[in-house]
Amino acid sequence: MGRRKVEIKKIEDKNSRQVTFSKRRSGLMKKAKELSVLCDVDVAVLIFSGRGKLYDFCSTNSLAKILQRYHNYAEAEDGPARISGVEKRNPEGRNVVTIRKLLEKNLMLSLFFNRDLEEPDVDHLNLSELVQLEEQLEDALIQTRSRKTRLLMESITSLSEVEKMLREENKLLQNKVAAGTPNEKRNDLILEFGDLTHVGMISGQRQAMLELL
Amino acid sequence: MGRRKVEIKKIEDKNSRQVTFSKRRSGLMKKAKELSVLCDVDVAVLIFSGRGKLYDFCSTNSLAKILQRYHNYAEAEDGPARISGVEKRNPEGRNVVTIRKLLEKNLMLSLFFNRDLEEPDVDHLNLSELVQLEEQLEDALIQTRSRKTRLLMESITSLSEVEKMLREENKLLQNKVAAGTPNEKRNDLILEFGDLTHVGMISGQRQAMLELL
DNA sequence: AACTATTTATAAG
DNA sequence: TCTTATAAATAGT
Repeated sequence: MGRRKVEIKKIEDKNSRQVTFSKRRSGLMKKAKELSVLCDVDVAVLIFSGRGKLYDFCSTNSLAKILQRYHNYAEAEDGPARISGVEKRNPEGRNVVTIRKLLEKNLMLSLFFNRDLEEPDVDHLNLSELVQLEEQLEDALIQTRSRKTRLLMESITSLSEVEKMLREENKLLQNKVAAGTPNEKRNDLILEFGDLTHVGMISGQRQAMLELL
Repeated sequence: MGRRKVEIKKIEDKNSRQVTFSKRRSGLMKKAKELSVLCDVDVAVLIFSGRGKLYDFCSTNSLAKILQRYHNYAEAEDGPARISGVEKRNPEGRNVVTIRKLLEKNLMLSLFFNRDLEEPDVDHLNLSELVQLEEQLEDALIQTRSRKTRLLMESITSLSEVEKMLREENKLLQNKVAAGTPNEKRNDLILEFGDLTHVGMISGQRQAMLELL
């Protein structure tokens, strides 16, 4: 729709490509807006220019809100059928790949979720601000998890050391007792506390745990 | 652009709204595709119909890829300036709200990340399939974390119990030794292992850890 | 950025 | 869904 028909392939001339980008970008946004109003649907358009600039249109304040709404809808609408009809599947196997992909694309979160939440229709954070924000969020999560894990590990290490010391001291004491006490009394003692040699299994448990961290 | 000019407001007649939705939706997708090709930019369009159906267009295989590219760009382009000029901030305070919001909108992950990865230009999973997939992913994550935490907690509990038993046994043994051993020897024993009464601090540490979980 | 010849999108049938 | 008159978008100036 112009003076002549254009082939849909990359415009090589840098200047006219930029002009076309500007024109068609606003055209697309306008169409998106019209569609959302006329048909009462939620629409989001995201355009990433060659220089990393983000242009977008979103019919609601935030993309997150749109999705939350449909999530709620799905829960309410076919919730009962789904709950009775679909078994929750084993999270192993097939899902593992999906989870890895999900984590690889982690950064998307910050771009989508930290925009449009604070300042709905205002111009967005620029890319480097978003990258920073993303870093901060990831830092916070990593620090929280690693602190939790460190505390747990320290507890276990301390307890293991105490166990070892007590066990050695105990052994020495038993030797002393054995040297100066009738056999009957020593057997009483063993019965009283049960056989503690089996607690070596704790090491195995600890090993399994370490593999998970 | 039709037989007559239309006002941009919600079409009340359900039937013609549906017809218009269908026409304009494909029009928008076409425009998006053209823009991405002509101007060599990345474009994503997301449309959520009133009944929770998702229609979309994405110029690349996945939205995540688009963002990854720009992430890399930002890193390379103004990375050094950013690293030297910007302090990583304390993850407390202002960030906490952002993280909460981020988690609230967790479901968005599955919608964005599990589509376009397996079957690029094919028709997408429907909403209830996406909801299921999301559930599976969340289950898998929750189960992984809770299993990790459970193993850690069990280790600590076992160790604590062993500590307690050993400590009691130790006390009894010491009494026996004290009853039948000269005082000097008993002091040797205490020196050899140090004073273990201070290990009560482990309980405090465990308390702090429990609060984190 | 503004203009206009033309193509394209689409409202109504 | 398909046709077609018309509105809208836009390529080249």
